[in-house]
Amino acid sequence: MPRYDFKRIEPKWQAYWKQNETFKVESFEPGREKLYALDMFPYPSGSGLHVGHPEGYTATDIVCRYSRNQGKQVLHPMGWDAFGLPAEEYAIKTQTHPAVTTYKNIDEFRRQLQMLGFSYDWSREFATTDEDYYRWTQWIFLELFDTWYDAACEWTGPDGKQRTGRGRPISELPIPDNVQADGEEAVRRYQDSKRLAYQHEAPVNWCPALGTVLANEEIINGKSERGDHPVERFPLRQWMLRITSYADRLINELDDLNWSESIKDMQRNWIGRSTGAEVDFFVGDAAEFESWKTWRSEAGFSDDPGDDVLRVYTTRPDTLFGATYMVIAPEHSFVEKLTTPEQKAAVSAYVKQSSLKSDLDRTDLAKDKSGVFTGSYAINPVNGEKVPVWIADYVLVSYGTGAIMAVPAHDERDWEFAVKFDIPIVTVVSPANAEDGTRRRKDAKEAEAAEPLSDLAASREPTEVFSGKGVAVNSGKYDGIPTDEFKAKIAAELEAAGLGSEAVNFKLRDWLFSRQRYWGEPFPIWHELDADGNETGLMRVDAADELPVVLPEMEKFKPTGTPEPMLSTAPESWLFKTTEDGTKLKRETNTMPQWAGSCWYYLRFADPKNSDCFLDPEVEKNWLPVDLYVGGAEHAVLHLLYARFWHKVLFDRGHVSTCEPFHKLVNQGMILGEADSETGKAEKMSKSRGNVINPDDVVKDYGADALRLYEMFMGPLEQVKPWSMKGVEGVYRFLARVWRMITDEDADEIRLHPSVQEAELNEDQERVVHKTIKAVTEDIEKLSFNTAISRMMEFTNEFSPQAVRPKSAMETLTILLSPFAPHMAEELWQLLGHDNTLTFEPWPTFDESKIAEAEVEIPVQVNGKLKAKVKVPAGADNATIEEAAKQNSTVAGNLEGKTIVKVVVVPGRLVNFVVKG
RNA sequence: GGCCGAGUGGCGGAAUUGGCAGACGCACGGGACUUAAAAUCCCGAGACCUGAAUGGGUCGUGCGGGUUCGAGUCCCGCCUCGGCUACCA
Repeated sequence: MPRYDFKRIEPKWQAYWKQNETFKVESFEPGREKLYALDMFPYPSGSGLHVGHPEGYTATDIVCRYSRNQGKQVLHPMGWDAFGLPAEEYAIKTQTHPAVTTYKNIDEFRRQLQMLGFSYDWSREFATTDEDYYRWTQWIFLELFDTWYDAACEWTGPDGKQRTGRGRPISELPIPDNVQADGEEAVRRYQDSKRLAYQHEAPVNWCPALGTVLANEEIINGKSERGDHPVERFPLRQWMLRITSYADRLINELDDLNWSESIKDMQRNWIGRSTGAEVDFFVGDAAEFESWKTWRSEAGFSDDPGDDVLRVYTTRPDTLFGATYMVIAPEHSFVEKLTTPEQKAAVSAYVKQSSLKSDLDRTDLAKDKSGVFTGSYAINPVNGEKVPVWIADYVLVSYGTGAIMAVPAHDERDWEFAVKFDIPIVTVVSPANAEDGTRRRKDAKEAEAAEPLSDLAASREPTEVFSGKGVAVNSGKYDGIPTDEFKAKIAAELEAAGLGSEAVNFKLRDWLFSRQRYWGEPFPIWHELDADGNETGLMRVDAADELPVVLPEMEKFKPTGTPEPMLSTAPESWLFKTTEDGTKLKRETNTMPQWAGSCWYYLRFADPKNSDCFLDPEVEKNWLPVDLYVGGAEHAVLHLLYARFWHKVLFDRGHVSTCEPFHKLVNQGMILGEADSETGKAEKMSKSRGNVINPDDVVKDYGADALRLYEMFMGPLEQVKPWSMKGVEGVYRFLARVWRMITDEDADEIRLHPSVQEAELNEDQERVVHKTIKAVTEDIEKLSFNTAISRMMEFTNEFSPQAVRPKSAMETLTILLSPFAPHMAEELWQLLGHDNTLTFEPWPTFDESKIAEAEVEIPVQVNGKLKAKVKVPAGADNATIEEAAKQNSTVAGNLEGKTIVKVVVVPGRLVNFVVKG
């Protein structure tokens, strides 16, 4: 009668765990192995949990529950990434305070997660919007503000590793004498210019529809990632974080992490390190070129190139002789200076046009090169030749120096531009002895078109772009030198002549860290005002004990409609104050981006209630770093890069003892909607497609254990896979089979099945038990949960039909199953006669010797084709196996009349006869 | 265009260092139980050819080559799909 009744069992055990605080970790026990397993905490959206959430959450939960059975102390927390746009958009629509909706949504998310039986320590829960939490987010911001990056500093961290480059307190920043001489204000401004958190007037991505400025990362194809709205460029004073200072360490320190190589690659590509050289092209009066060169050879290459020099960045200084023109970005500061009167109209038209281009236009037109000639020429430092300077938007002002030397023969973009604008193309690298170069065939037509345009010697006219390595040609005395050697040689010579210098560049830009919205952390920053109420550019900070700077209560949440932050309409009492010395101050009105809260939440979980500091150093040493971090791949670059950056700053400043926050990272694959029955194709789940699966419905019909089990059984954790309700039914049937194997469904009350008896295991049963323990244990270690489940299914298939099912075997299975289906496991454990939760029961161990079978079946091949299988005693020697194989009638038939050339015997595996004739 | 990953039955997916391809599950077919259905239990099953037969044979892991006694797995060249990125000099 009592069937598998998850509706009774699941709430019962959830209540038990809650009441007994089963998963609460109070204090750290030194000497006991620890596991800190973390899920990427969710944004509590109004639509509730979707089935993608429990995928990663179940995976970490299995590891946590397994680890508790292994005797480890386990930290497994959950919280809410709760600042952000949707709550605010909803607030604008409904005039409800974002906090109201946020905390309502959190309640719903918490209910759903508890319904799934995750073993979180709920006593550590917090939201990034809690004042107790964002107080410390602001505090960390002040640390960033108080830090400058000393790139030359050599030091050894608490991890014992030696590094170059360290974030240090601003008080330790050396002040140059000339700055010191200019007085206190000059010193303050100098310090401000070196801080990791600094202000910068820059064209930002202004999204009128969202009423906010967005980071580059939040823009996809020129439109906002959220809402798909168009984005314009607009100059504004913004907060930036100097993440580029940490670019090298963010790349190098990836090496020791247990992350998939593909995620590491994504981060490396995003950071985009390249090495090359900066080279100065003289743009002053041509008659003064030689004297400039002489001066430079004495003065050397300096950070400030001066007004008469166009500085470029190139990864291929070996192609300097092929530079037939130069390009500066439309926003380059030299545009005006280099434009001749005749070109003025054309240039200003072009500059204006490209400033209006949105990022979307620039992307769309990526292949179609445009540009305009300035009328000016620069002088190539290596050969004294005059090269025209162009303006084109294919050169980005924000990368390198915003100016390039163009080598059309060896760069595809330059090639396209040169062909379009009739500019000479000179080959300076010959692929003849190419080391690893690749030839790229260009369209024959294009090549033809290029030819008559060139007035250079025929031998120099290429018909295709060659961007690989080779040997130098048409490069004067350097002819014949291989690319790499040439690069090093010319860089050194330029350096010596004061004309260039080796340089490194990154695609990574400094992080635009301010938003104009309400629902974010306020900055703990004040701007000094002059007598007229204008900002002087000098700043003060809130002291640590004045934090948090709480968001002001506001009536309306509508964005201002301009790039002006929402908080500029906050009450005056919040916005202004006067210091004791009489200085008037105005609050910073930007708020922090949503990333801020998620940059350090993993630290706070270790010490969530601490009101004296963001994290006690002792606690930090005990629990950090995170041993296992699971979440979606959409955070492969942004969140994971930002969090690593903050962590490194905290590391440099002595607040954390490891240089990396997340030791092992796993990205769960997306769960797609149910596959179409006709096409067999599965699509992303989305409201508009109507294929969203709600975990509540699944739990209602099949229970939380079935949902958990199904999500793990679908396939490898990291793989993208389609949902299947039939599949849920399948694992549900498995759970019901386990239930019937152990309990007596025919009885009126709940009791053990009569076949479950105190009995010794026979040899076969013992083998199945030990095989299953081994397989499940190893599979969990590998996070290969789908195969672990199939092993338990095999176990059940094996034991279910047996008339005597030894209790010990049933207990073993119950524990093995408990990380996956904890509710049912607890219920069965109780039925098997135990009073306590099985949470801390020792994990079963296996004995390899009990797995071995007495006889093994060995496949026999003839010429690599399977012909038969023979049984031999386990551990039989090669001769015995070979003899047994020959005895087999089918094999004998195949060998008859043929010569055995060779016999391959792999003990315990197979026999292969190689025959002729 | 660049970087990364993946292609295995009708479907999701298994397969130590190269060693029985298709575990486990879904769907399907047959049977038992039932007045019937559901549920449950048992049996079958990669495709094709062939035999009276318990059987025998051929093909088979995206395509084409290669290495090897032996390739889903390794090497070379392609194709397709997915993710990230996108004028980064």
